[in-house]
Amino acid sequence: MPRQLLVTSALPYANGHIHLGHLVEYLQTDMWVRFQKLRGNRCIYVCADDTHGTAIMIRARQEGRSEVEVIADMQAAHERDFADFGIAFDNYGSTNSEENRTLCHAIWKSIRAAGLVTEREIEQLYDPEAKTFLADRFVKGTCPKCNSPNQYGDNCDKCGSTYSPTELINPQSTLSGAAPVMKKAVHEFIVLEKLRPFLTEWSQNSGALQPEIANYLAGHFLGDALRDWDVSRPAPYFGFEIPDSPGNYWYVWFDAPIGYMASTQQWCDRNGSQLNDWWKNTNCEVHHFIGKDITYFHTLFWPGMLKTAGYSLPTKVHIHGFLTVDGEKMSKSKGTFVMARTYLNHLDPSYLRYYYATKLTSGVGDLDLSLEEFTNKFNSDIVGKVVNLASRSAKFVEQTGLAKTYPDDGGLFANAAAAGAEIADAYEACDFSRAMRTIMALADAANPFVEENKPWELKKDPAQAERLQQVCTIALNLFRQLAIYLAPVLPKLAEQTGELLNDPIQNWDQSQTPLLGTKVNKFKHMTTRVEPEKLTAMIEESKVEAPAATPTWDDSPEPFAAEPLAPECTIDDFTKVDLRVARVVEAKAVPEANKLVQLTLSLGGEHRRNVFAGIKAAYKPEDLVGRLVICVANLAPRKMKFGLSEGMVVASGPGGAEVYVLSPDEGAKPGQRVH
RNA sequence: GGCCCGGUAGCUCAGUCGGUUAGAGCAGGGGACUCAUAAUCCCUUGGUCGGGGGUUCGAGUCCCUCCCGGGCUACCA
Repeated sequence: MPRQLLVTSALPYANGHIHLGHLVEYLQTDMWVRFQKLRGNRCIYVCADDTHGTAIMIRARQEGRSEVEVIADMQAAHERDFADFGIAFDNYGSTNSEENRTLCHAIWKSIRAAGLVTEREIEQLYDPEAKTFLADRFVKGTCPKCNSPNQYGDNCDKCGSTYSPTELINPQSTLSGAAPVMKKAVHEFIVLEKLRPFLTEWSQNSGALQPEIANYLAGHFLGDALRDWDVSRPAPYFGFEIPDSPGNYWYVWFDAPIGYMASTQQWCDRNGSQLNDWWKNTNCEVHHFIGKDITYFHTLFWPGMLKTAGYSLPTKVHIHGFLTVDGEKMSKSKGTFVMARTYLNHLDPSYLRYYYATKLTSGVGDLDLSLEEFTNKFNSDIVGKVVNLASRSAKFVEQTGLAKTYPDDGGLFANAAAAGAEIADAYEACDFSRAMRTIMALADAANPFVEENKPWELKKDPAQAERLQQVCTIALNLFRQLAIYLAPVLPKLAEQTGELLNDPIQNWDQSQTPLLGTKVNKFKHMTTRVEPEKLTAMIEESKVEAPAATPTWDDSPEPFAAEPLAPECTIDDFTKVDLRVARVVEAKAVPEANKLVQLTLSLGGEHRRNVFAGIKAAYKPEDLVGRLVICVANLAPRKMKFGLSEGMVVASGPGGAEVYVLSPDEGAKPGQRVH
């Protein structure tokens, strides 16, 4: 009996373009959906742009346009990128739609009726110039604990302490630079704690989550009382106003997942279906595909909302890891932060579809895009093994077509037909990597058949015409079988195969019976090999687009904007800080600390300083020994867990691995003061 | 510090309930072939299964421990 499935991918945010990392998810989902449809299941794939929130509002202001214009442009770009990668949504909506507004109202009403909403007045920083409340990350100021300047509103990366933005000393809005004022506002909260027994049961026992995800939730959230979830934002905010809380808007993460339902609603309206047939139907499975970064929205908040409003719970939340390129995080300066459009400018989407398929498993681990492997895999598997079967046999039967009966092939076709069940299991489990391996093993068995039966020699002897047709009928059927199994991954190949053999590929079961007696069209190239030069060109284009690598001084305004200018100071203030040139004479990582390196600095002669610097992620200790740095020499010593820190090494950068220690120009001598 | 995932051939990975001599693809080496997009076919080199200990007739697999990589989370600065 066919299953009924509703499938979603996470909604891309309207603040940026699609890149190769996003595509892991959309391609994974698309392949799974195509598989389900090929199996004859009733399946729809819905998605939408996620459009609300402060970031869009700010962007619109900066660009001097309305939010609606901003999100319309971005949505058009997203849809183009998806379409060009062969990602086939049944409906692609927007969270800024009337359908979504209506559903938000209804779900909110249920949550309220269930007694899960509480109101609390909270005091928040407000930017009087930009006339908006400021989220933590839009406020910077001096840390109340350690007095480090330019810290974000929620925590200090100098001393690690956490606090609320209202505790910051001398806070400034990163939007306008204005000093924020305190303003009280009533916020709406969802009391998640009341749902904890349900969430515990669902997350641990429903089978909807991968085991490591269930463990993560049990270990990090479900062991203690769940905090109330703040789901409202005061005006101005780009989003939907909460009907029974005038002047307040739903926080973007409240209306975003409801966007899955709104998009379904649009599909229903177009296709004469009912929303409840998909979202309130125990026979309908609901599958979400998401990245691990948004786990708790989809495994705590969202099921809580659905449960309360009486909708189906997710049958499965399929969580995948991040994309790395050649083993490293995507990097703009290295050109490995590749936009979908940039890829399309140089390469065929089939390459990426197949590559991701060979790498995807049902696990949450990161997926690595190795550029060399990317080239080799497609060329040797798809071009060399699969398509080659057709290209070496089709032309011999252009005149005769396929034989009327299927000849003895030594069990090759039957064997590959039997493997269909295993391949289908692998697809179903999202273990595409296993599916691809199994398929390629079949391709490996098919080529020797052609080799042994030598159609090119049979062709020379007119008496062998029938045998020639038989051999090619077998080769082309083995090829077609592979094309069917690969159809979810390579839809274009399946289509071309249908055209070649005059029988469209529409159902998985076509792999179980040989195709006989059809005409064979003239063989046309089905794909081209991956050319390494094009891959290089794509990386180069990505580099050019990255601000960090532009050869001219087209410096981004971001770093400056990231830290508001400190209040004016006098020359006397400045001279209070005694900066000295120092040589690193010894450096060792502090093993028990994540960030610290212990430095011994020489200020010349016998002057030695012991300094702890939070630069472990950016510098190897051995690379620091011998180099000159600038040190704050009159900083009050600070007792730390690992010893006394007698100064500070001056560096720029946001922290983590991006820390840039300052050096004086050549000729500077340890001990010299910096004026 | 806590938790999660991983470590098997140069690379990417299989390896079921513990069961013969640990496998595949790619890459490398040698040969064959010429229908095919320099594709294909045959042969072949290559492993202390991260280290150590334990359970067992038998451990890549189970247990303990340590090391390494990645991630999440906390704390300290």
